[in-house]
Amino acid sequence: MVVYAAQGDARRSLSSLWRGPADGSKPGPKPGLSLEAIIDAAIAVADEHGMAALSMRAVGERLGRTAMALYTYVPNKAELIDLMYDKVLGELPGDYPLDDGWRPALTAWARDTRAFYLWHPWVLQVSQARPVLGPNEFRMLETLLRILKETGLDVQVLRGVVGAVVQFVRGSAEVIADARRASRDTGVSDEEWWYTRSPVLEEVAPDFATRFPLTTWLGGAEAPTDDECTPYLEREAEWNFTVGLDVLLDGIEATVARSVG
Amino acid sequence: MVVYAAQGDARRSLSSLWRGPADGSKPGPKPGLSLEAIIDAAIAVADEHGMAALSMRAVGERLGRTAMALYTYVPNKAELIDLMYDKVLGELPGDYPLDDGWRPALTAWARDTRAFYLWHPWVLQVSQARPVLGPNEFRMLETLLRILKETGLDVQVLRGVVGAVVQFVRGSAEVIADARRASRDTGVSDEEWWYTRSPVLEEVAPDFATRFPLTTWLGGAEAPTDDECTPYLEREAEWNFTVGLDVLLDGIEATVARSVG
DNA sequence: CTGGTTTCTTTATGCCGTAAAGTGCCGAGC
DNA sequence: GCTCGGCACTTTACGGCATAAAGAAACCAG
Repeated sequence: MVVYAAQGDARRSLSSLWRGPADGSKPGPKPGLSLEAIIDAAIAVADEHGMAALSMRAVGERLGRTAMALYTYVPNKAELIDLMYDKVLGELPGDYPLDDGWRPALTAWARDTRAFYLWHPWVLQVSQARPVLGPNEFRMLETLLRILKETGLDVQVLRGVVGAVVQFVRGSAEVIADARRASRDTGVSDEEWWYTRSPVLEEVAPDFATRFPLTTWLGGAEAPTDDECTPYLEREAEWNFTVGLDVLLDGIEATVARSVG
Repeated sequence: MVVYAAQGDARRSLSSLWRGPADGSKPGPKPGLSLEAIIDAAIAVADEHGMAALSMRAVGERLGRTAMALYTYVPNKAELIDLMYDKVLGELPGDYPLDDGWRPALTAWARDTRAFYLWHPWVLQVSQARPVLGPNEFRMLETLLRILKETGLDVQVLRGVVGAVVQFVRGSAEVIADARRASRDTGVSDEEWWYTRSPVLEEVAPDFATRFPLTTWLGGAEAPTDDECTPYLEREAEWNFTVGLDVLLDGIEATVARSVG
């Protein structure tokens, strides 16, 4: 038999997310778990071992239960992920002072959000397709809108700007998150990885420099930095983020100027 | 026994990607398959049924073989994906006229690249962590650099700009790809999805409009369009892409202007 | 005390990647 | 021309995954 996911499921999902009042006393044994505890355990698993290690078994084990015990509280894994996602978004700051205008506020927002993604990199692997519609997701959007409203841009344009900013921050974080994950999963650092591949590449593609002159040119330049500790790739990503963000903000400023003048 | 993935593996990967000369005559039965055929079959599976459906069994079946037959040609699934990735990148245009300057060329590049991602959405699910180092990946970068070099920007700044542009295009495509995937996997269109959730959301969060006034404000505005056929979400994504790209290009222009003046 | 509901466990199904071992083909060396 | 060994490919098997189905035990309302 096929159960069509519809009204019933949407109601269950949304009231889980917005945590309606708990039911009164019921028959049956006292619940040893709670939705909250399960979400926290799942977040802990994902934080510590990554999204790939997030299995119903792993979460159950962390709570001293079997995987199947979770299905009393949560209809399936996808919905558990939605709940994790919305809960963890609650860690984001909710307010940015606008005393010096939108630009410093937006810069701070971008930096904080990127840092958040790097703290919980699994969040980047949650599908962006259909918003989870949880309170913290809306709170995040509201925070960003409060800053961008200050630009005075038209609603339609603002939509596009929101998208561009979010995509930029997400993408920048994703590159680093992917790199860290690769280095953890394989046990090979980025430097080691490159030093074993680079000579082989030269050997297998001897005409590289003439075929790809600009790539060679770009590859020769290192990102400037005064920090020698953090690995090469992350220094570079940091620099790219700073430059890219400035370019993007310049673009917003230009758009604002044009829409006014 | 543990085999450390190092020199040997890197050499095999890279020479697969750059397709060194085939070996001479060998003992044993004639190969019924080829690396090329396997990569094509895998791409076909991913194009038709998505990355989630790409299994060694599925690829083997499409070629009339078992899953294990593939392991003669490819060491594992991850490397097959790398090969698919680099091969499919070959479909991207390699040259853009710069007669009218970099801006129209970059706009065309962004549109083509986004269209490419939507044609092969599984490409977006290939980790960005460590580049595959295949010829077509470099070709793609070279194409973008040829356009951006025209701005005359400093190498260091150019790095950041490349990142910002790539992230923006990727992210924009990802939103649509995710939406299409969700709608195919669940059999529920975006419109249906929203119409079942929207009333429940109002019910479960009755104070929504006062808690999230700006979100409500933004949600009220629809993206302008003259096209009534494509679904709502895609029309909106299209609009956001256009606006966002213009903002980003304005930013690059401003950066160029500043670096000159 | 009992019946029905609920929590949680057990068991089972059908996917996945891939290790290991087996089968038959075929070119190179005698 | 025969055999030996490497090669293409299949079969089988293992441990992992999400989750359906059914069972065991705890507990409240009557």
